[in-house]
Amino acid sequence: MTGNDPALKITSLIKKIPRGRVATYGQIATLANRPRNSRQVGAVLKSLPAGSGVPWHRVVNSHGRISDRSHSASEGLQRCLLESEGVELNETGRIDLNVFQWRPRRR
DNA sequence: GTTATGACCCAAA
DNA sequence: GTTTGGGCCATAA
Repeated sequence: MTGNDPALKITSLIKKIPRGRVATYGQIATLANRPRNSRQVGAVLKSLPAGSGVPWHRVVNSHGRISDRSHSASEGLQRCLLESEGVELNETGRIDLNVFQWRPRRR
């Protein structure tokens, strides 16, 4: 086996995100040993099959805002899922990364 | 094999 | 707060 699939690594990391916590694209990219591949994270998530077991809704951009994603109602869905997991949204519709950002190694 | 697009990030104005 | 420009590389055709 190749053992070097970027998408596999990215999905693997996202699967490790605990409930009630969120991670940024840049963070995932960095953890995947690709500090400049933040774009690919989104590309992989977009191509993710339904039911892949990847909580894509726990992934947000660096501003703590929901991804710009093209056409789709997933935006409202993502917010609903996050709130359902205990993540709180700011008045500006942003997440307080100071509190909800996932912190591996420390938890 | 090539081309085009993109669920991003950063810096500067 | 917004807009513009540059960079990175995987996915799809």
